[in-house]
Amino acid sequence: MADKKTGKEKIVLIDGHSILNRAFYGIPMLTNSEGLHTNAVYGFLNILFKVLEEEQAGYAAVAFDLRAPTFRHKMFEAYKGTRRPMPQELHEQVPLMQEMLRAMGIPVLTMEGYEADDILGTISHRMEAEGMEVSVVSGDRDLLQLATDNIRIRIPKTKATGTEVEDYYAKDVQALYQVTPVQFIDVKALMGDSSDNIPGVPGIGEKTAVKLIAEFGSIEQTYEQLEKVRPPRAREAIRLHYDMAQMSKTLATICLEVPISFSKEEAKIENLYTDEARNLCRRLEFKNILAKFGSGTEEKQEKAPAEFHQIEDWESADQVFAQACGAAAGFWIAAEEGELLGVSLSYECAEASKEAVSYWIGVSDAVPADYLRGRLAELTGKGGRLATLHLKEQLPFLAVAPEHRKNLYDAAVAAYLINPLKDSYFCEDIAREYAGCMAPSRQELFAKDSLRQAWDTKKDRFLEYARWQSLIPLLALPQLDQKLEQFQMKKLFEEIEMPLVYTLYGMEQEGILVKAEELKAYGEQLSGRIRELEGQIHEKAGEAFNINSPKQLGVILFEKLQLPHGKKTKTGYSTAADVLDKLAPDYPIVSDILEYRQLTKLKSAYADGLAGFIAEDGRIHGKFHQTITATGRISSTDPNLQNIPVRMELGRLIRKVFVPKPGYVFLDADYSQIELRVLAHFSNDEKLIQAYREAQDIHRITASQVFHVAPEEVTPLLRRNAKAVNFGIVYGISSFGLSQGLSITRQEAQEYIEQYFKTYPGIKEFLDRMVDDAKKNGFVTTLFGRRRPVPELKSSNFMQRSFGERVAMNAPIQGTAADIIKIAMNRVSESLRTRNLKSKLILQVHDELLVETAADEIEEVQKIVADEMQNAAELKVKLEIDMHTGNSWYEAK
DNA sequence: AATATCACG
DNA sequence: ACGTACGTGATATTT
Repeated sequence: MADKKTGKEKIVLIDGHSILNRAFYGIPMLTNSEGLHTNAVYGFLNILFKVLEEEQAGYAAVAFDLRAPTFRHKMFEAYKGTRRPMPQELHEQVPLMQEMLRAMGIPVLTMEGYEADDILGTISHRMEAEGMEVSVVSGDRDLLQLATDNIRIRIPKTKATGTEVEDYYAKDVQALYQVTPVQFIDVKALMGDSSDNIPGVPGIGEKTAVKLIAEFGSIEQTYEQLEKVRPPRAREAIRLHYDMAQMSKTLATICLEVPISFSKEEAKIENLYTDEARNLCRRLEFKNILAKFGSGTEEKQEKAPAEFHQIEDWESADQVFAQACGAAAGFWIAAEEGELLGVSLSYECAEASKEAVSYWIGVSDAVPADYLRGRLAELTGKGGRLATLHLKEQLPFLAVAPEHRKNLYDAAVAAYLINPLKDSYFCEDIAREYAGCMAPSRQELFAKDSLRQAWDTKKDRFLEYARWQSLIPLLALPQLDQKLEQFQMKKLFEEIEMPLVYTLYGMEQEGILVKAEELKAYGEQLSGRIRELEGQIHEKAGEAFNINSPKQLGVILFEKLQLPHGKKTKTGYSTAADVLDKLAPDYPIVSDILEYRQLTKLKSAYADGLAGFIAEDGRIHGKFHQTITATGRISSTDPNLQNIPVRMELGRLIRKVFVPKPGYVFLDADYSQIELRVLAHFSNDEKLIQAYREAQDIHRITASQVFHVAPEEVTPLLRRNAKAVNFGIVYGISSFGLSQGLSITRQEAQEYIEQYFKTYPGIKEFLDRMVDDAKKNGFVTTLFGRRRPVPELKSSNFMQRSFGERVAMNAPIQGTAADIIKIAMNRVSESLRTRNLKSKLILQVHDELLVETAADEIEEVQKIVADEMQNAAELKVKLEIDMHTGNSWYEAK
């Protein structure tokens, strides 16, 4: 491609290590699901695409050093320490980057005995001689010596606004440094460059070096006219170290005669978006970059599903459903706000071709919603496996008889089990990872439009979306299955997670009754006190300000009022509760602020927040999510019903507005220290197991055993300490963390931990084994086979690695507890159903279940809940629960 | 969109 | 020397 102005052809030459290095430090850490670091490759590609697009260059090549740049200039060992060795996270990306470039058809140039700089210099001069426009892209100013009128040095800078590129032709170097590009070598030789192991002349810095070379032209000419050199200090330095200066110049000079064979034809840019490159991007999970591949349409056509039909009459719909019977199928029920729009269905063609066929059957006068729902319900009983994404969201429109549940397959849940660290399990994610194809995202197809809007105004795009939504679960099925099998998670999937879909759906449908008026009254009561406090705080501060703004609050407390400040955050003073707690006894304004914080939290997040979720039936139907947490826990949103206040009495009062419907009571049951019991089981520690077999109060027993006192002589303080250690163990103990939790020194915390491990050696062994396993395998597992990858353990960063160690210790424990309560939930829910009881499971809070229980079923339900919770797993210690009934959540807890 | 804070297990 | 307890979600403020 020739430049429009000059008519010259353009070539882009890239300094591989330098740009990779830039990208590595400029872009936050990224890893793909294999735990491979990808940020440098990602940043490199962005720079590459930006430069190529900007220049419309026809040719490109990338030069790499053969060895990591650290090992340059071995002769000057003394200067070596200044260049940090390449961290492992970057090192592992070098071959990936080269693989990517090869996949895109861009030559990777290396040469034994020469550096990338030399290759870039040589090629750029050759190309210039052939009459080309050359761009050399590097993060390194060393290359400025190569600049001419036709060779431009481009230095990308990562700024807040994105990547900007600084350009240098010869005249720009001259303007900026007062020397020519070639003289720039002499400047560098004089001033030295520790990161490049160029010694330079001692006592001469950038200023002097530039001045001398600008005046005399070169090192040699300076030496010849030494008597004219000023200041005298510089004159002496050069006299003494002339040999050093000359050697430095040799080192600083980029070789322009590398015997490398290169013709521009091999650097010609053909198609960057090859299948190979696409696959690599897929593996590295570069969603943004993959989008570029999508626009190269010819390839997409090939991958697109063979057949797609839109069905508009019920006779054809009948046929489609008939053909789908018994076959493996993917489906998507399009619905929004209770309105069914239609169904997308894909299945393998029974006839000659094995290709999948997709259909869209929209609701219309000819195909009524009820008919469609009937046909769908029918299909679930035909024996073929039906796969979809996010089944729970579609259950309002899909009647699945309990005995047919086994026929349904939620591909998103499967993908979550295979890797729970992802932040989304949308169609495009599953497509890329498990179906080997690119599906467009909803965002791409209809931005922020609702389904209804898209259906009305962008029908083509809507149909495209619908097709992928049913096709992808079908296509991904074999790979997902194979992975689940390989990871030995089939049972977890089929016996815990898939049944849980229905359990959670039931909970969402049921919801929980909330007394709206009492909630409002509670909020108003808070408002009164909030206003009072606000007045007092402003008065004590001597001015009105926004107490909710940590920034303003910090200024008032620590600057205006001069209170002693503790921690700082990156933006200013910390005003977090643990900091203010320490100040509260001495400064009344601080305790007011703490109370204010507490009350405004209750008001905004709970009193007002919850009110907005009360539906027409007077109940809150929160959502429970199954594919969010890294450990296997469930999460709750809209609203979050898993963080309703309980620890403080004032907050706890909110639970009085959560009530059972008339004729019912609440039955609340929670596991007693389930995580510690799981730990006792895993660690097989005799003493801890014994403690659980004998004792009620595990923290007291722990204190007694760890601190060597009789159980009845354990003081409240000792018990508190033991409890904190028990918590710490579950979180993946560290002396620092424990010292924070107990407000003691790290040394003291360390002693507690050592004492604890001495008492319970089995626990230490277990925790160590988890970390070792995680290091060896890259993941840890729970009792029921749930996996948690721990990519952080590969980090060269101490903090990251330590985090990985704690995760490796915590995940099996937290995750096993999550498995257990999920089993209990399924069984309770199922037991209530099969016995035709009116009582329903309505909430789960990690170790707690809440059942809205019909008054005449209380005894039976108590028995069911207790049985199912206690027997959900067979551990070496008993699973015990606390159970209460009451006429509100407040009373039942 | 990021940060700080705080509610829960 | 490094600087944190593990797992979540909602709100308000600020960029």
